[in-house]
Amino acid sequence: MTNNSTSWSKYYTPKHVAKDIVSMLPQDFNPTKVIDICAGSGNFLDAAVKKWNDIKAVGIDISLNDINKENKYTLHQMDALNLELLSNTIKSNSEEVKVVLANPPFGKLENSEKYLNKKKKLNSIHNEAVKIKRIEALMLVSNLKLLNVGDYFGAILPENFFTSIRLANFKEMFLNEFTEVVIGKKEKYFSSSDVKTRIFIGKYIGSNKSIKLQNIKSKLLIKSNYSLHRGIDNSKLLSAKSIDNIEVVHFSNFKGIQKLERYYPKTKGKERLIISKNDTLILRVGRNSGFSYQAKKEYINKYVSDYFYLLKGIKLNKKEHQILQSVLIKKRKGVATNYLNKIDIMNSIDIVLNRRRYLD
DNA sequence: TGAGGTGGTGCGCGGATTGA
DNA sequence: TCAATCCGCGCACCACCTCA
Repeated sequence: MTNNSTSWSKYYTPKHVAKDIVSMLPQDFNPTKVIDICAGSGNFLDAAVKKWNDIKAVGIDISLNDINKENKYTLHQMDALNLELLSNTIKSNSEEVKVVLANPPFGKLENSEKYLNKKKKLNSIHNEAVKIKRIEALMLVSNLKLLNVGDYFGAILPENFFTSIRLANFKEMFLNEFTEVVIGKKEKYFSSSDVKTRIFIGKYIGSNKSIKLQNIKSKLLIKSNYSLHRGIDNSKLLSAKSIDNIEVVHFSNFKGIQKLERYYPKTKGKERLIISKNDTLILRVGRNSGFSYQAKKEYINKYVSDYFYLLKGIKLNKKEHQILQSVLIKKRKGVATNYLNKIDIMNSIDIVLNRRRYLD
């Protein structure tokens, strides 16, 4: 869904996934129309037509180069993020029972504000989608626009939709529009990518309650007797050794083998990022994110890099390290790269500490 | 020689905080 | 008060390596 539409083609919905999603819809649901506004190669439409022979199929995409024109689908080449154009193209008809299917593009969307229609009364979920600048969020808003109460929506959504803090408010608003929600397991559906996704299915009910958006960051203010710090930004690390510099523990290897020589100037105010005895290093990002271990002797009095969160103020025993690690690994987030955020790590530490209190 | 596997990232963005 | 700086988030990643 860009000018360079071929770049998205590797993310076309695999046939078997389209079939799975269609088969996950209730057996007694018999739609008269299927719409896919990110039609791509048309696999969703094919799967729907195969299941419901008489269904009317409508496909929209910014490029219709890869869809089989021999099928008698109604096709529109257009930018589905343009809500006004979308509503003018797909007229709402209360007689129809619809299933709307989508494998939206994922990614950052610059200039998302251009999709706001300032003439109309501002729609809060649309505003939120524009604010977070994610193309999948705006595409979901476009999909919502097509739904009437009782219709079903099925989609492949990126993992961050379900786990990211930045998208949390949007997710809450979106889920509020549905009932009978089914969320699939985390899967890599696209062989050419590391991207992790989940299937979403829901029955549209429309939003009728106002949502109180939570200030998620306020959770960071939880008082505790430990402190957790992210290490020094990797891009600011120096390769050259000098008398004024302190060595930085900088690697991404769960065995704890220090591999990269990096340094950082001794800086007032950064003392919290210097490793002490009994501190715990938690790998923040990458395949090994979630691995944690007690600071080795050779790390002491060195800085810690951006690969880690440094846990200070409590000493964990071997068993507690194991528990912390297994909890952290389950909390990994990320579309294409695993990572952990501070809230997740703090929650995981709390689990370990609660266990300690219980045993005491 | 290229596809799939494995180990490892640099940095832009935007909100929060600092300090002039 | 507001510009500068800090800091946390998160990447439809990125760059090798291995092996058929």
